[in-house]
Amino acid sequence: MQDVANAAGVSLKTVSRVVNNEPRVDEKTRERVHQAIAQLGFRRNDIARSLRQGQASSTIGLIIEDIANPFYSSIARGLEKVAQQYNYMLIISNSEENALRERELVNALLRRRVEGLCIVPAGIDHSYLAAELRRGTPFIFLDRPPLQLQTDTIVLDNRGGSCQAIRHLLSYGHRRIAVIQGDPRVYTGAERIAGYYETLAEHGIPCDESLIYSNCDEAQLAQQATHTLMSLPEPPSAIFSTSNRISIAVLRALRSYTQQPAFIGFDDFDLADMLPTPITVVAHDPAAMGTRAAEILFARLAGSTVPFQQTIVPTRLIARGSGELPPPQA
Amino acid sequence: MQDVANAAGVSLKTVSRVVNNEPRVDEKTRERVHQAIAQLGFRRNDIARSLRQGQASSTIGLIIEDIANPFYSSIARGLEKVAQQYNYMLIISNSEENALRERELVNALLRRRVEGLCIVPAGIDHSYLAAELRRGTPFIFLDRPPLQLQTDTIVLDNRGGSCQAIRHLLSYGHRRIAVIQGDPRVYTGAERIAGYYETLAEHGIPCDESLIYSNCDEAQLAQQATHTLMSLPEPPSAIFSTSNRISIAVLRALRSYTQQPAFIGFDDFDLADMLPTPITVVAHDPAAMGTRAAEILFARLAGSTVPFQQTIVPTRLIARGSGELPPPQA
DNA sequence: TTGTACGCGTTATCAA
DNA sequence: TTGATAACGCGTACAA
Repeated sequence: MQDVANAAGVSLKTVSRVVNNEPRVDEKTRERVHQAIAQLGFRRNDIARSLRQGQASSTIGLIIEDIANPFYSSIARGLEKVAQQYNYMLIISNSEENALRERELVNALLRRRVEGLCIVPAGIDHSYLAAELRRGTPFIFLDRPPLQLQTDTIVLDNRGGSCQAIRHLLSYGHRRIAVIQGDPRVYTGAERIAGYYETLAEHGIPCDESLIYSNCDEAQLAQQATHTLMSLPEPPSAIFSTSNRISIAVLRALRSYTQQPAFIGFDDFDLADMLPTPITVVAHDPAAMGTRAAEILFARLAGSTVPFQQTIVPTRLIARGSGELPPPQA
Repeated sequence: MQDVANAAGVSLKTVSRVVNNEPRVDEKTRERVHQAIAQLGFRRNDIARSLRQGQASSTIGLIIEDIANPFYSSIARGLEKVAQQYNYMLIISNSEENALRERELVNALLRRRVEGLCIVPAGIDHSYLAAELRRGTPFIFLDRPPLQLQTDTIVLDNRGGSCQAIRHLLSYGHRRIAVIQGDPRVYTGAERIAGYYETLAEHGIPCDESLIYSNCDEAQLAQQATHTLMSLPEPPSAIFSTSNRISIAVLRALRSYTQQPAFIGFDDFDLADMLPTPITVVAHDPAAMGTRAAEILFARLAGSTVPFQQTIVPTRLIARGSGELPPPQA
């Protein structure tokens, strides 16, 4: 900037005025400064600017597990869309479902003075954020609530969606409903399996624990679980999968069987309607989670002090065929 | 930091030394400073740090069209993976295929002093980057080469992949091969359709322009094109689609026909192998494009001055069934 | 309309 | 081993 000032034969401050389009600058001076800027390829340093101005880094952070997962990339898209409207930039980091890395990323982002942070938490204790939260940095938790901390949270109606799926299967006469799930200690998993138990109990149906397979996040494990289930002396007449990745693995495994069980998966996925038997799913809107998070975040940045909110994003069952297959004749 | 210094009864510089783990600090002093830091919830301001240190913002930028598109989110993932290894943060922005917005985003990112920038360009003239490039900021162009600018570029073997697909169809006896494509003025589109023409010419097969539908990026237009093609007095015996989004729309439209044409699509997609007729595709590795871009970028940041490179990422044909359907008996 | 002096939070330099 | 001071590039307050 000093260089520009010299080149234009004016003071530093005048350059600053021109760069920021402040009024009260002579047209000729402005012109001269613009020329010097163009000639030198000068570009305002927003880092220095935000340092001077306090905390206006105009940047927010997002920590997710894996941007390559469509669920998270949709969230990111929704968030960035709103951020662009506010002229904010978005820094995205992948925690890889690692609590330690998550914490490192949070710290790295806070050191960079992001003004707010959206987190899909992998960790199990977020009390370390309490001090920062009190200082005024907004944290929005997505998909899973924080532990040991109170703040804004946006989650799916996991339990409700799960209940709806199981009720749907029951209404078609299924009584032996298997579940292939991920880690039941993770919030979403816990809620979804709870919906399963709850609905069975509601209908007075005893629960056969041998039909429940956990920790099947890896495709291979989900496929194995499917094969094991289908090889039982009395195989399940329906299968409920608790996530899109698991659904796809299960469906891949199911191809080799002639007697197809009914199937419902949590999370919608591309081409679910195009498979030989179109797949019934519990669908929801991930991008809406992102935009909702952004709305709360920017409201907080604008000074909103309403109590922390828990937003529950609705799910809906999309019946496409696989969930409406009847049980085999008894 | 001054507060910490006061609380610990030491000078500013000593706190700085402790924060940055510099040697030559007395253990007791270090301990006292750490306590003060913990008590005050102090966190180093990396913005001020990078201001002082020159240009080490440890941040890189990525401009793509839409992070919700799996092609781009895979690129982002590959890039971020490498960035994490270098302790760099990644700012992702969506240009929405808008040249003006792209330019604004580039400027906004440069003002924030990203150290390098990866761009999937939407614009048609990148000469405005020349000055910045000469100053030493590395730009890596992804998927499409820059126009009016020389810099590192990573593109797919678009033409080769296209040729391979058409040759494959020809080898199965197809002579009337339709193409449903996006905007043929976009680099990737131009290359892919060129591969089509080239291969037909190679085999001395006259090209029927009425079998080529362009600007079908919108699902609805692609479906319409498909229906029009299938309703021709002499419909094509094979269809080639130039992108995953178009492929999915075309396949959706094709469901209503009993006589299925052969089909090959550029870009692989999830569940392509699970459809009633598994889909033959020209596949490639988007994540590899991201990691490759990151490698070049960090090499440049480390001072590499080798000439600009054009990396061509290979494609490969995955025959799954749809591309091996024979033409109807003449 | 324009310029001077100072401060933002950090690190580098050099002296103690 | 520690500290005082300047400097990074910019904006604010106030003076000219």
